[in-house]
Formats: sequence, structure tokens, C-alpha cells
Amino acid sequence: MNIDDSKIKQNLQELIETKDFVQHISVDCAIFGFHEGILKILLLKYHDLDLWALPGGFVFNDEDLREAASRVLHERTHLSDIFLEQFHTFGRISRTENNVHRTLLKNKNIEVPDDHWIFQRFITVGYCSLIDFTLVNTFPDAFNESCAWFEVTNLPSMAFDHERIISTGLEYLRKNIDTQIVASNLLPEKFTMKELQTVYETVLGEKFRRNNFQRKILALNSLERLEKLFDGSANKAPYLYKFAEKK
Amino acid sequence: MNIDDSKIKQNLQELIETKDFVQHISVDCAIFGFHEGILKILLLKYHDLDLWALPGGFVFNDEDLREAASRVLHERTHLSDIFLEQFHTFGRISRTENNVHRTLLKNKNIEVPDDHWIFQRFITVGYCSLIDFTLVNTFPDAFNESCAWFEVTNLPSMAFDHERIISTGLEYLRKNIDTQIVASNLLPEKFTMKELQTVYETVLGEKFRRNNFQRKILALNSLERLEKLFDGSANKAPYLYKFAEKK
DNA sequence: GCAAAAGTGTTGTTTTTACACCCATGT
DNA sequence: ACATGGGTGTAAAAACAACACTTTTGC
Repeated sequence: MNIDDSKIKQNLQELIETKDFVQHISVDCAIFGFHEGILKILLLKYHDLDLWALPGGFVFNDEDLREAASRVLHERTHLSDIFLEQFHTFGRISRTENNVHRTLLKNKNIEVPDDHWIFQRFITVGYCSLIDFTLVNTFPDAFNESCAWFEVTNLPSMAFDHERIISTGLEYLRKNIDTQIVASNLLPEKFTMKELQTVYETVLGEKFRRNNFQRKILALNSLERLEKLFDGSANKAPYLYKFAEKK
Repeated sequence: MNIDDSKIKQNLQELIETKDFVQHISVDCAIFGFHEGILKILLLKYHDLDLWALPGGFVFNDEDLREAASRVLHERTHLSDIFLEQFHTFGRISRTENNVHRTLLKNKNIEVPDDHWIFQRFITVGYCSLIDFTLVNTFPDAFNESCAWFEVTNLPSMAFDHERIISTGLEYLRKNIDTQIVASNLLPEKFTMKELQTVYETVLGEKFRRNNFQRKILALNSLERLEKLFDGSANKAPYLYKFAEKK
């Protein structure tokens, strides 16, 4: 899972030399996924540093902010057509007053003048999404050596103000769970009520009663009941559902 | 209400020559107030243009984004200690692809090179607030010749994407009305239930039943009942309330 | 037939809504 | 006393929660 050092250095060099980013602006993506009933978040680890960060990046002069978020997400996860929602913008001066980038570049022996744009103050716009854990194909790049999913309740040491960004993002996700789940590729096209319930329980961190949950969800009138699913188990076959087209 | 032309020109010149703004970033404030049961928004009119805009401005290198919003608001309304809440960031390229600033400067015969920062792309962070209509003391400045309150349902022609910013801000305000009203200086220290109800009805644009409204609000447990108000009218005196301290 | 899991029903409680009534107040 | 507007009570309706029962499935 390692790419060789010269390649990293070359990528970093290219990034540093890029001149067509909008200065002072970045986007960060809080990508939530879940696996075995546990809500996790996708983080990247910086080269040679014991620091993790959200997948983020810069905005090109000729792209919309939203496009930038999509592109960055694609670069890191190889996922496209992901429903991303902006949740907050973080603009304290102190948030980039540290030496993360400086140390990183120094470690790779890359000479960058002190007044380079990457050392300037950055205001970052947070986007979040809930996606299917298994679809993500992470890989290292110029900045980051490894990617991993972490339980949201058990984060490693984070760069910048990313811990705060995550908690704000999670709060947003929970408030907007309905929209997010419909838009996520988290469930297959057809799914059972139990699967849907597990997603809700994982994201919200609480249990529901099977029957009341079903009633509540069906009352939203956003599901369409399909055929039954026979999976060979010795019990009544559950119905499959799909999300109904928006009206 | 007009300041003389040379003063305007001088102010504009100073703004243009300012070098310590964070580039590409601005803040815009959607300030809602109400008067005679009508929800209004504070807008500024550009000099010599038939275009209105939200009170907005730029962010200094050494100030937090939130501070910038407060400062800008203060500059325009002379209000301080106003509770401002960030609601969305607007980052389409096309949003500043127009000639508002260019035309404005040209009208005042101010020479500015084409590559000046003010003509660059701007990403703006929207803040909103609900305030007491009568406390605002608006006045013209370098950019704007006049200030006025407009009904949110009847806006004049707006600069940039400010119409969209207003509708997004209004949506946010309505969703968060409880917090906003407590924080606004909209009601006097002591107020009657009827006054509070009028504010809710104005902001949300719907009517409530007197008694049910009272129950609902009191159930929130955020009001403290005080003495009765005798205003000389021939009916039962209503209680006064104040917002209880947060627990 | 049986265990397992899904679907549906039922009952009690809480919350919301609509309506009614009574109370205080100045003329 | 009475009109006016404010406080409180209450009954119907709706929403929600907890529990029970029935149905389907493969062995």
C-alpha cells in the first residue's frame, strides 16, 4: 500500500507548483460509512507524521465550490456521483496556525518559500456524506500515506481543527438522516426494513422497536414495497423495499 | 441622507487600496427585522446603480470569520453584540461574474487595474440575524448610498446571488426561530405572550391559536412569568414574561 | 410441529388541536 | 353591568409507545 518516495515527492512538487487554486479556500469532506453496525469516518494519515486528517483539498479557479468537493472526494475514494452536502464553514485564524504542511514538506526535503500560498491562512468549507463502506477504494497520494476508517467515538490525533469539523458534521448528519440515507449508496437498490433500521440505529446511535420503526418509516410515504426476499432461512420472508421517486 | 461625492470617492479609494483582506472571501449578513407585523430584510443600494445588496464586506487577515461578520454588521447598522449565525457558504464561480464593482468604480472615475483583487472571484459566507427593527441606525458609506428595509416577499433587483442568499437565510431563520428570537433584541426585556406570538407569526408566516400557542411555548420551559401588565385597557391584564437563564 | 423472524393488531399514554368557559379590567 | 381580551379547562383527535398475537418459512 506504499508508493515510493520519489513518486510522492513528485506529486507534492506538482501540487506546490499549482497556480490555479483559489487562495485561502479549501474544502474538507466528512465521509461517514458503516460496517458491522458501527458508524465510521474516513481519515487519511499524513506522510511521516502521526496525524490524521479529513480528505480535503483546494478549489480550482474555474470550478464551483461544490464541484471542488466532489472532485476531492473522487480523488480520494474513487467514488463519483456522491451526494455531498455542505454543513458549515470554519474560519478561525488559528485553525491553520500550525506547521503541518511545513513539517510535511521539510520531511520530504522540498524547498518552499515562506510566503508560499500553502502556508497562508485557510478557510475551509465542510461537506459531508454517508456512503457505502465497501464501495470505497482508498489509496495513498502525495500528501497521505494511508487511509482508514475510524469509529467516530474513537478518533486518532487529528490535524488542524478536523476533530471539530467531524463533530459538527456528525451533528448535521444526524439531523438530516432521512435525506442522507435516501441519497447515500448505502443500501442496495432493494433492501429490507431490517437493513434500513440498522442504518438508522447506527447513525443515530439508538435502538428502535421493530414494529414501531416500520410504521414510522412507512408513514413517511417514501418507500415502495416490492416482492418478498427468500434467503433460505427458516422464517417468514421479509418484503423488499425501494425508495420511491420523489414527487 | 447623502454624503458628498468626494467623501465617497475617498472612502472607495481607501477600500480599494486596502491590502490586508483575505482574498476571495467575503461575508454577507441577512439581517431580518420586523415592523408592524411584517418581516423585513435590511438592504443597501449601490451608488448610482439600481441594484440592492446585503450588508457585506471583506475579512481581515487577522480576524476570525465570525468576527468579520460582526464587524461588517456593526459598520452598517451601528449595532454591536448581535447574535449572528452562519447559515451557508455560496461558492459558484458565476456568482461574482458580473460588473457590479467595475461599474461602480467607473461611475466614480476611480482607476483600478483589471487584476485588482476586488474583481476576482469571491466566495461568500452567509450570516443571519433577527433584530429589533427600530434599533438600527443605517447610514450610507463608500459603496452604498442608502439603506432600507424591504418585505422579504417583495425584493428589489438584487446584486450578485443575494436573492438566493436571502431565501436560504430565511429558511434557516425559520428552522431556528426559537434560538434566534431569544438571542434577538427583538422583544423588550419583559414582554407579553401576545407580543411573542406576533413575532412567531411574522417570522413563520402563519397564525396560531392564542391558547395553544401559550401552552406550547410554556412547555419549552424557557420563559419566566413575571408580574402583570396594566396598560389601562378594559380587560384582564396579561402577564409579563422574560427569557429564563439558560440551564 | 417447531423455532425464528416478519407482519399486523390492540391498547394505553402522551401530544396536539379545537372549542368552551371563566376571570380580571376600565368605562 | 358589560364588553374586551387573557387565562385555564376539557374533550376529541392524532401521534406515539409498548406489548401481544398471528403468519410465513425451512428444517
